[in-house]
Amino acid sequence: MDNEIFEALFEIVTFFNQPQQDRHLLQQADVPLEPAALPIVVRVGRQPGISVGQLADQIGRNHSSISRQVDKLVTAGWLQEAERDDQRIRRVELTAQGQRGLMQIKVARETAFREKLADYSNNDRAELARVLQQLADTLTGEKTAYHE
Amino acid sequence: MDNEIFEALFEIVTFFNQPQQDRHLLQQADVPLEPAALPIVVRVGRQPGISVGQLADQIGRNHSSISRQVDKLVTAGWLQEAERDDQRIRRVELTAQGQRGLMQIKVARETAFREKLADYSNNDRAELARVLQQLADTLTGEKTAYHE
DNA sequence: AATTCATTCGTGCATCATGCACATATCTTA
DNA sequence: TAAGATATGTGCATGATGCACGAATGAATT
Repeated sequence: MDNEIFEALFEIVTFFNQPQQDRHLLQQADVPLEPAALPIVVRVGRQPGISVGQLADQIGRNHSSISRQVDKLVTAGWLQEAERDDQRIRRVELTAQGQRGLMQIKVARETAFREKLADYSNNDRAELARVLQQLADTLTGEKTAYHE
Repeated sequence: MDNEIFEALFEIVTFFNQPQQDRHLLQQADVPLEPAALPIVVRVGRQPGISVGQLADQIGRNHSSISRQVDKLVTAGWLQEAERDDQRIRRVELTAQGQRGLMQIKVARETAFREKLADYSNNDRAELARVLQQLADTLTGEKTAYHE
């Protein structure tokens, strides 16, 4: 049972993990952005004013790597620095251009996804949404229990 | 609705996408393997005798990259070449060592996953399995329709 | 206030992974 | 046999990443 869950998850994650997916998506959205920058843009869009360190934690890469990606995105006009209350912390937010770009990405993503989900009924979709949200919460939740 | 589905999927994929996950997993399983090699090992385990090109297609990377990763895995004793009916095609399968290593990975993975799913009832699990399997089929299915 | 320690980030450096273009070997088809 | 297709391997350039170290800032302690 758990094994089946895991096998299916593996397929799904692998599917989205394909670099081709991101490349195609970015091409579709007609935004000149590198795949490595995509998770950063998405997260800054969701959490304006997020810091480099928080991005690194959430995305699971070294802060130095994130720092350099952020540099590029600022230079490219996607991100701008937010006001610093703590001078050590570089916080970033989307520029107007970045917001437009992210919108394009979302549209392209939904378009591609809708095609795939064409055969899903409304009930199917509702169930899928509910189950996935629960799973997402479960996975990303702190859930520290007896596991320091 | 579709948007919610996508948001949740994004969280889930991002979670598994974290290089830390793989690193921690490999460390847990105590196998000296690089994260980039992991998807190859898993797929060869599932499809013994799979070719370099097929691996490249499924994983979504260039065949040259896969070819080199396979080289490493053969050298490391995880993979061995299968008999060639077509001399052009390099087909690989797990060695005994590779099978043991993959088993360790699976155990470590399931252990980590079971912890997360601790609060799921049997019904929850069954539903999750069913929905995820359906989604996996939908995503990876050919689904060519009017979209050559 | 001064000192010490912790946090956050930026940078140099080495390494790894990847894509692209091209070459080679093999298979297929005419 | 010849021509084209297929699968893979390799050189090369590029990009992304981790690690170690240092600088700047903030927090805590004396």
